[in-house]
Amino acid sequence: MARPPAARTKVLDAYISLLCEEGERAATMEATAAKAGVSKGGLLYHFASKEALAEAVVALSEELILLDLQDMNTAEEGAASYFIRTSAQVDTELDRLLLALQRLAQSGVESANTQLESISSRWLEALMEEVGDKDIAHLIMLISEGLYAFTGTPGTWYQRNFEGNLSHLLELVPQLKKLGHRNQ
Amino acid sequence: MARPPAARTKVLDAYISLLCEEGERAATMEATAAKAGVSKGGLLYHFASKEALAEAVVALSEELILLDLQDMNTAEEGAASYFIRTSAQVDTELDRLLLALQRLAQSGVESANTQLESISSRWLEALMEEVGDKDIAHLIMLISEGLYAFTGTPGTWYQRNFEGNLSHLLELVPQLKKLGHRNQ
DNA sequence: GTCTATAAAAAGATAGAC
DNA sequence: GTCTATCTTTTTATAGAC
Repeated sequence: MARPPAARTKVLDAYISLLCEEGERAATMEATAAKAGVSKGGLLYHFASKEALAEAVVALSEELILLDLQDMNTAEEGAASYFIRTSAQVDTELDRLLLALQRLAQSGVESANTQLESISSRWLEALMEEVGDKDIAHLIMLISEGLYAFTGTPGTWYQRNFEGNLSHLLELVPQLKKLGHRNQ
Repeated sequence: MARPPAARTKVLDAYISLLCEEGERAATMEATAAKAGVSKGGLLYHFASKEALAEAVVALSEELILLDLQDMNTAEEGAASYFIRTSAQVDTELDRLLLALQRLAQSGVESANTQLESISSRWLEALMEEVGDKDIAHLIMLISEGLYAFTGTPGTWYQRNFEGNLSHLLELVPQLKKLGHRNQ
């Protein structure tokens, strides 16, 4: 797969968009094909089954998470701040993939669930390396997951109530780290 | 509806269980009827359509959230601690309902999304009353949402990594509140 | 109130033309 | 590589017996 065909990429992207924006139930092969601008037959040439589409999402997420972990581990602001800040981003390729993975996992796709757990493990590992304290790493994982859950929702309640509050949250991070050192 | 028929209750409960344990896609009318031990026809007498089932979930969640808000506002440990502690509970009727609501919202059921936003607003209001500081209320909402997202997953990654860590988390709450007062 | 039988639509997948 | 046509299964919903 040196350079996947353009049509294949377009189909996969359409599938991910449908998963994120309308949910797993709406992400049918027919709807995906239509959104990608190909026929059902055309789609099935690249992805022989629905399962193949889901597996492609898992595989793509792995490519992107490897790049993200590199950035996280070398971020000047520190892994924790990087992690919280990027958890609130909704327009990145990685965040789309993570949301798609979550939708698949909740629909019973076992490999998506496994991949999400694997990703969480690697994040936790990177956080522990920076903050040392398990309780604080736990806290930061929860904050990130919360941000992720809220901003991943199509609704605007979160934006209405906490727009612009992210910078305040990030200012609290050094203080949270201090709490951890006090605990040790 | 002074006392809903037993069969109706059993059907609704089966639907909620399927939503939580196997996802929205698996929660078909046929599967729901089978799990409730009635026929499709029997189910359709109580719920004329799939939409009627979803609306019943929303209505039941409203009953339970009113009771929970009362408990939260009068909890001796304080609203924030109560809120975080109960967010990690997975076996209560309310938490099942909230998970079911989330699954419906993610499947495009608009009223479920509206209800979730309404619930978040009322929680935030109760938290603000106790902690005063918006950033800290924000932080606590995120922690709770994170707990909720992690523990609502059928997977065991969270349990493996953070089993027994909840008490440490709760011990941090007073310190978080202090951070808020420092900010004012 | 609950059942069986059945219709109507949607979804996943195959076959073969181009 | 992409399309149309078709088949099978699943899902939602209706009709009417009991």
